[in-house]
Parts: sequence; structure tokens; C-alpha cells
Amino acid sequence: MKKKLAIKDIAAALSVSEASVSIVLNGKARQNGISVKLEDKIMSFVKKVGYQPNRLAVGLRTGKSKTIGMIVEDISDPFFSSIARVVEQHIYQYGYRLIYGSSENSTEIANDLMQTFKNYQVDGYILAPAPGLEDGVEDLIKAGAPVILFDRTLPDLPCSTVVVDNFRGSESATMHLIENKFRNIAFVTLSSRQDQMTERVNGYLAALKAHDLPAVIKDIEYREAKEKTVQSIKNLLKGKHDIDALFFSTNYLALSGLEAIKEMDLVVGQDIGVVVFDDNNNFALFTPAITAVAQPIREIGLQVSKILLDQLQEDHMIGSQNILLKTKLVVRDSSAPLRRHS
Amino acid sequence: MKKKLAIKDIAAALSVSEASVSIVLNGKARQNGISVKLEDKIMSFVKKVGYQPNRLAVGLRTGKSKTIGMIVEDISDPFFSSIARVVEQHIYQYGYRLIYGSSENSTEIANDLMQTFKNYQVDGYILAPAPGLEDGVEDLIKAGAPVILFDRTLPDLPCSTVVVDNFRGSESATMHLIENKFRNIAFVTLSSRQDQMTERVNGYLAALKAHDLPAVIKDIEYREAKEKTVQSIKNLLKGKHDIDALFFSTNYLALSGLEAIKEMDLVVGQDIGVVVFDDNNNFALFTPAITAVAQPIREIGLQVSKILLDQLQEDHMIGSQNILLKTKLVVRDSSAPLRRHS
DNA sequence: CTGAAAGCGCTAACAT
DNA sequence: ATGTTAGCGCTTTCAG
Repeated sequence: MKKKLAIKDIAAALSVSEASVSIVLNGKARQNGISVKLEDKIMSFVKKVGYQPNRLAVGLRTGKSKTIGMIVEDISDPFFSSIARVVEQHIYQYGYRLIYGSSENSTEIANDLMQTFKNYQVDGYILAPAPGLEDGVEDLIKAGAPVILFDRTLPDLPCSTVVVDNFRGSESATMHLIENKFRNIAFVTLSSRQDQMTERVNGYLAALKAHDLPAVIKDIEYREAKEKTVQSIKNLLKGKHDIDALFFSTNYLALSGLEAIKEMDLVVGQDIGVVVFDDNNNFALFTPAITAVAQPIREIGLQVSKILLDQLQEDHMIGSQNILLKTKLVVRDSSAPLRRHS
Repeated sequence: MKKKLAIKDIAAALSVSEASVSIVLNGKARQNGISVKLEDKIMSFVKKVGYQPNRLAVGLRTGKSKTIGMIVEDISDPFFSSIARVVEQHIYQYGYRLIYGSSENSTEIANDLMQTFKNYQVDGYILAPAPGLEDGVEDLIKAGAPVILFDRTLPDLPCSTVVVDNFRGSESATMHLIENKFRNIAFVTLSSRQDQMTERVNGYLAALKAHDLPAVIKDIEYREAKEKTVQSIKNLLKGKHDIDALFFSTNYLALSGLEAIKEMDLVVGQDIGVVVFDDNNNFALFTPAITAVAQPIREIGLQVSKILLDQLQEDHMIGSQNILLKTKLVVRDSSAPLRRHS
């Protein structure tokens, strides 16, 4: 077993003090008046033997772990994993690593994760906050920790946020359906209303109201079995509302919805229109291709990283930034005016 | 700013020694002869003030960071993020946290990640190894670190692995196409042949050979622009081979292929058959639904976690385990015998 | 310009 | 049954 070498080993090997090695390693040779000669000697030796400092010891000593904690709802959801990917790439160059957890939208798991991150002395937090995380986040902010909320916010907290304009995104998608002559548009969403979902509902309602059209909102339990969701949507479709279009508030809800439509032998584009909030790599390949409200994933990840890095650099608290990003309605075939079979 | 309390604070508050607190905290009261009374006193106080040990200090002292390092190819790929999710959930209950990185299949990034993990003193490694990681992994194994390879292996290393039977999965999918009367089946794969891809190619070739059918292999550059891939596949289809079925070796290659097919106004099921290695949530909803070789994602994650946890418990090296999991051919409409337009 | 020494928060061997 | 102490590997005064 290769023994791991420590600063004292390299100091001993070169007959210099540990302190000099540490100073050189941290690029503070200049300000501490270390000779260029010694610096070179140390650096080349370090490189030769491939020494790397123990991050745990550095962290313990400096109080900086160079680690960022990220809480997503579910890392296997492409929306979150894609953002995680962008953040990872971006902060990596600055020497930060990502440690993450999936909250499943549970207050308990999320708080537990927060506690864990604290114990790991993470330097910053990137959170898609589960409900009930207000207190935890408030404590962090009071403690001066960099915290960025994304995807959804927590009301009344002086905290940086990066979110999309859910209201307008939803409103414009609904208007688009209305323009294409849909008149009975149902909105399929989650029963647990977090703020991003509330905004999506409100956008939908606003558009309908402006045109004096009836609203039908179908609430689905978070994480209920897929078959159950499919059944609920079938019931909705069979119901008295004579629905001609379905607007899904999330990507995975749409997957269940499309299945329900298929099982009922309805045809998207002929019998019913479909729009989905949150785009997906595959939607362009569906038949018909699915119209979606696309979120600027890359931009979200970039902004989150940028603000975090900013806050990490600042010694004194800087005002929090609140970024609102535009969504983009990607019109495909599923929302075209119906061509009904005779 | 709430000051973080340390063991000495709670020892002082209770007028006991730090050692007693530490012992109790680690559940070693019994074996160290601490009175139940003192134990209760300490525990209830700790709970009351919400004390949690600093993981960095614990890690430095014990040499165990309670952190697992995971390298995937790309965390935004659902295959990898789904496995990460399963692993995360499973090891979480045992007090381990996951820290991960995406290698993009680059030797350099992967090695860098490995180095980082080492510096963080991770207790174990879960790797979908990029090419060129042999030496790094060998060093780890020599050092006695728990290492599990998944999705692909590294030849000749005495290391635990969890992979699927790529050969048989590929072979049976090809046979299925042959049974359905396809005669000119092209295999679209990546030019960089890692072992899992080699096996998939071989399975395809074996099936064709058994039926004396011609093979056509189309290599695509890893991570080339999607448009370029689409164009390559269009060229393949326009070529002289008179191809009647496409077998894609990965999920995302299929997405490009389907786009190519669409752009050429060909119809899957009428003009061409399609099968994909690695299933996808959405394939059932495509029109026609796409036949795929499904990998047991959950099982992969579970096995990886189980073996890792095993190795983490063992003090002395235990023999490495090599798990080969079966794939499952999910037959849908895209591979049905062609019903050609007249 | 360089080295000695303290200490981050914790655990474990050793005393009492 | 409980307390004392050394030290994990590093950084950072401060004295030479």
C-alpha cells in the first residue's frame, strides 16, 4: 500500500520547513518573501512526487471545504441533472466540487441533507428547496453562507434566486392554444403547490380569463404510481368537460398523460391538443411532435454558478441577486388546430 | 451569526470531559464503561442543542470521510443519473454521501476526478471508467480502496464489476430483427470502442453470422455535433446497402437516428425497422413505439451499492465480485415486420 | 527570508 | 467509570 505523503515528508526531503512548503503551495511565496529559487525547488519536487494536500486537513484548518452542496428534487430528472451538469462543469474550474442529494420534495429529507452539508462544511448551497425549508435556509443566510435558490423560491427570504418566468411561460402557452381554437383546455398539475407551480396555474388562469374561457384544473399527487396518474387523466378525459386540449405543468406528468391519451385511442392533433411545461429531448420525435415551454437549462446553471462564485469571493455580504429568466414556447405539431376526423 | 458549537462546548456545559462526550456520541458507552445515566444526560443535551460533529475533523482523525466518489460519463444522461439516484438512496441510509463527477469519457478529466476524490479521502469509488483509467484504478486497488466498476470494465484488473450482458442483449435484439424478416440490418455505434460497446458489436455480428447476413457498421464520433450525426445516418440510409433496419448501440444515438429517418420522410415500421440498446422512459410513447434492450438500472445501482457496502465493512480484502446482469428485450412496434406501402 | 509552534475539531490510547 | 493527552495534516502568526 503506497503510503500517502504529507507536507512534512516533502519538507524533510528538501530540508526546509513545513511552513515554507505550505506557503509556496498556496502561491504566497512572493508576499512572504520566499526566494524564487526555493520556490522552484519546492514546486518541482512536489510535482515530481505528485504530492497533493489532504483536503480534509486543509478544510479543517481553513474552514473552507471547497465543496458545494446541491439539493435537487430528483437527480434522475433530466431537468435537474442537466442543471447539475452545467453547475458542475462551471465551478469545477474554480476548484470546487459538487456534493448533492435528492430531496424527493420531502421536508425531512431536505433538512437532513442540509444538516449533512453543514457537517461537511460546504462553502455554498444550491437549492431547489423543498417545502418547509424556510427556517433552515434562513439560518444559513444569517450565518452568512452563500445560498442560491433555483427553480422555485421561498417567499420573503433575502436570498439570491434564479428562476424562470413561470407565469408568462404558462400564460403564453395557454394563449397559443386559444389562438389555435382550443376552447376547453384542462391544466394537469401537482396538488402540492410550490411557488413555481402556483405561477404556472396562475398563468393558465389569466389567459383563460382574458378570453372568458372555462378552467379545469386536475391535481395529481406527487409521486403517486404512474398507473394511478394515467387513470386520473383518463377519467378527466371521459368526464363531462369535453376537453379539447391538455396543458401539463411538468414533463413527467405529460408522459403519463400521453399514455392515457394513447390508451383511450385518442389521437393528439386530431382529437386533442397537448402542450407541456418544460421541454424534453424527445418531444421533437414524438408523433406528433409535442409543443413545449422550454426552460433555459444552460442559462439557469450558468447564472446559479456565477452568482455562487461571486458570493464565494466576497468577504462582506453583497446584496442578493434575483434572476428571472425567460421561457421559450417551442411550437410543434401537438398544439396545431385540430383536424377532426369526420 | 450563530456560532457553531464543538465537542468542548458541550463537555464544558455538562462539566464532563470531551472524551466522554465523544465516546457516547459514537455509541461506545457500553464498552467503555460509561454509566447509562451519563450517557442519557449527554445524549439529551446533544439533541437539545442540535449538536452535530464536524465531518472534516472526524474524517481527518479517523481517516474515514464517509463519502463515496462516483465517476459517470455524464450525469445528465438518464442512464447514469438513474443509477446515481439508486446508489445515493441506498448508501445514504448507511451514513455515506455521494460526491460525483462527469468524465465526458476523457482520460484526463477522469484522472483529475480520481485525484480529487483521493484528496477528499473518499472511502470508496464507483466508476464508469473512461479509457486510460487502468493505472489509476490499479493504484487504488493496491492501496486497498474499495472500487466498483460499472457499465464497463477495465481488462485484467482484480476489481469488482457490475455490468450487463452486452453481448447477449445485442445478439438477441439482432435475432429478433432477423426473425421479423429484416435482412439488411445496420449497426450504429461509437467509434471509440470501450468494452461494453465491443460486446454489443460482437453480439450483433454473431447473430448476423449465424444467419449468413451482411453486416454494416456505422461508427459515430463521441460527442460530435448532433447535426453531424444526423447527417451521417442519412448518408448511411441513402447509401448502397439498401438497409431495412437500424440497430443503435446507445440511446442518444437513436435520437439522432430517428431524426434522420424523419428528415428523410421514411416511416419507422413501414420503411425501416428500429431497435435501440438501452431503453428510455419515452420510447413507449413514440409512434411507433420503439423496441429496446432494457438494462436493469435499479438492479445495477443496487448491486453496486451492496458490493461497495460489503467492501467498506470488511477489514481485510475480500475477493472481488463480478456481477453480470441480464438485459431484457422490450419488444414494441418499431421492430415489427415491415408493412410496405405499395 | 525561514523555522517553530499553536491550533482547527475530533478520537483513542492511556491514566487515574 | 471518567479524565488527560497526543496527534490526524494543514495553515498562519510570530519570533529569529
